[in-house]
Amino acid sequence: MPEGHVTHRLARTLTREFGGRPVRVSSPQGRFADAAALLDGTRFERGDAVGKHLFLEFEADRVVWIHLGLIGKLQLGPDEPPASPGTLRLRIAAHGVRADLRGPQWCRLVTGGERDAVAAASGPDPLRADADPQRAWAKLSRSKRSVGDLMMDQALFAGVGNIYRAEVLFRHGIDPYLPGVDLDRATFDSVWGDLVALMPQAVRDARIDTVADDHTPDAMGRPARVDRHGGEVYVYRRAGDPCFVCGTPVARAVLHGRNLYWCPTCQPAGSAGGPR
DNA sequence: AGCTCATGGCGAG
DNA sequence: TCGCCCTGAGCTG
Repeated sequence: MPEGHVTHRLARTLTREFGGRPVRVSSPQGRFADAAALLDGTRFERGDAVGKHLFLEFEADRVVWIHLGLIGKLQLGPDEPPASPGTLRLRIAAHGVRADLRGPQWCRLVTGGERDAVAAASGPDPLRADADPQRAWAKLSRSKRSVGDLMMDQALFAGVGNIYRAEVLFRHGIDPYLPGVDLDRATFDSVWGDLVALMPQAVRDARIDTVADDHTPDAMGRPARVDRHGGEVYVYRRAGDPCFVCGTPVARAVLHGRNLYWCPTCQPAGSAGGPR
């Protein structure tokens, strides 16, 4: 479910709905029951996000540390009895609104200090004003690993996932298999800047749109693809379909167990792209 | 009804 | 590099 825009959007929404209020906290599934009992009736302070980590901050230095993983969801709606309580890990409710957490990779009760440690261990997050891209550059520019691999590394690009990896590399014409060490500083800066521009849009729109206006519909007259997640993309999950720019079938390969998508013509082997 | 896959990450080998 | 965890949507029969 999440790349960083999802966690940041959730943090913002939870703060708006529950910030400063006492909330009901429960774990109908039972797997977070002890912590829920401790938090029930206490004041929710705010939500916060660092990369794909989501923090729910309560009074008394209590923080719920959530990572949604691949399939986790946190959904808001009217406060009604849950449809499937057996999978409802955590529910927070107040003034007729509820937030339901299902299928998270983890959901743990920690202290503010532990939250700070998680944040400190995270790489720079393009969605945070305090992000220092130099930390990512320092690692990437000395790495023989491919940029396609490096872009998924949360110690370099916190919050970036499989969609942004595919789309931003495409937008820059970069070969996903190019070693990080072969990417020049100006192109790295452009990649980072692209994330800083694109990700807040996704927080706002709740979808990842990466296709430039002059490509919608594409140069071949076909409508741009709206991915199942709702966003308009160039190559993500488009294997075999024609590239919007050049018509070459989009390629797919499995890299470290994840699907990688790219255009072999727009991102030819060895291409280090260039600043846009 | 069953199977596969998914915007992720961990730990065993 | 693989298997595994969590859940649900989207296929296939």
